[in-house]
Amino acid sequence: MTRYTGESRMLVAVDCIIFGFDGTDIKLLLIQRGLKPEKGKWSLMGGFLQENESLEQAANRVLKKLTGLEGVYMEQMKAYGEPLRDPVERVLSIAYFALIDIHQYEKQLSTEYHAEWVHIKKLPELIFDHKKMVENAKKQLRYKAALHPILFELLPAKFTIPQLQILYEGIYDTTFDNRNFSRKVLSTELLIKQKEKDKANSKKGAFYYKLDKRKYKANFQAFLNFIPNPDKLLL
Amino acid sequence: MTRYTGESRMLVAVDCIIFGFDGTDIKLLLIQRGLKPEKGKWSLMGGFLQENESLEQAANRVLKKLTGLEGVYMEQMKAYGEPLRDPVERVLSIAYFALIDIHQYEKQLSTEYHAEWVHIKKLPELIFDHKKMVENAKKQLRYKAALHPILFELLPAKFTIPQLQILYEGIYDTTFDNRNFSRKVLSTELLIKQKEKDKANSKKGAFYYKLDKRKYKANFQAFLNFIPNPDKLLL
DNA sequence: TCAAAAGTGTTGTCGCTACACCCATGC
DNA sequence: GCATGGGTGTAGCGACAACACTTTTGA
Repeated sequence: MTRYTGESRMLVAVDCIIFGFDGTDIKLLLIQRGLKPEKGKWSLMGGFLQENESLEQAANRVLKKLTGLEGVYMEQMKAYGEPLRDPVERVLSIAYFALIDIHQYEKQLSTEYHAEWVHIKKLPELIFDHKKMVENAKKQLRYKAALHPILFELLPAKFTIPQLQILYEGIYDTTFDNRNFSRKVLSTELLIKQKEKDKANSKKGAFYYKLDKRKYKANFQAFLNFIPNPDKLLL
Repeated sequence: MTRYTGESRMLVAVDCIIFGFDGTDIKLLLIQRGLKPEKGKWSLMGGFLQENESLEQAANRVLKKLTGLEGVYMEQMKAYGEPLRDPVERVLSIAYFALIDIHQYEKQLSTEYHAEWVHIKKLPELIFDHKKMVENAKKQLRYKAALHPILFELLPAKFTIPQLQILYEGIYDTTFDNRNFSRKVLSTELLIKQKEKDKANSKKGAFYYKLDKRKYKANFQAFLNFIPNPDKLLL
């Protein structure tokens, strides 16, 4: 026996929802689609699953092709399979979301794809069901970040607590008490205080911290309850 | 333009991890595979995605074909795409997990598939990567049930708090203080007390409760924190 | 009357929010 | 010295785990 008979085969794609944080705003990396149809319209970066690669490999390949980055935090989100989601022919899409340190990739935007970082609250129209994918990704990111120390992936290796707070406030579209926030974050003991301060944003300056990689990996699955009143914030 | 060119198409399947609870044990509904290869070996129920159906439709079709049930709680879990996961040819599988009230479907096990309810801790060897799917499903169920009132889906319309507790204890493979458990559950205000008692398990008898469907739907996304020390329990 | 499960009451602890207040520095 | 963020101290409240104790009923 060599193949299953009487069943229909279809294309499979991976699409990447790529989040970045520039210190102020949360952004998504979008491209202008190079293929017909909808050529030139805004789209998530994606690609077809090749014959000998796994889904994870495909997602990483697609991300690397656009950004040049490897070893980025990525997570499989959801499969989208409406029969008519792509008007050309049936394409099943597996969506991944990625969190990248925008400073590692801000300038050298591949001109090949006309990629741009777009403010998450000012997204253009997107092709196919990509808008829905983005909405699901935002929701999942909020959900996950309420419980797990995932947002560090968006920051550079050295960062300050106020920077981290701005990031969390952006994700949850709210404000937190800075005094309680810093205490809560420090109480996780995931951060290692550095000697230097960042004086860009205040006269006193805020100490830099680095992530304790070992503890981060060990405690990743723990429920950390970063966010006050998660019930209310998560819709 | 009618099709994308130069890309490879493949089969897509859905596989269902079907959980049930018989009042004492948590079980999985497995079948004995009817197709070659691995014919006769234990497997999850699955089926190929048809040309004009969505993933959800396919999952529901597969579930109905085996159990006759519709409107069952189902959730998309994860896509599995290792190139060689099926030795016959490349098949991408989207796994769904389902929670069903075992009493609605215990006797009329379809002889067509040689289906059986198998104790979750005594699973046989499974074909392909189905073992991994089951493990992921267990983990996701634990995770989700720690925060959301999802396990009611496994119980009949009327149930007692001690029954619910046995279910939770089975899921988390631990024991809870019955006094605190009942208070915690009742504090959610999701349950409506009935007049009758279940006297099968004690002389005093335990009151039956029904789920307040309206509140259940409204509060489903809230973080309910059903479980003490979720950190420690979830691995 | 006693065994056994169901369920209520109570207490101490812990973690959280809210907010007063101090700190370091550039101007 | 004063404005501006950064950060610590503290008090009150609420949630929760632990566990004593009462209730109900069959045998």
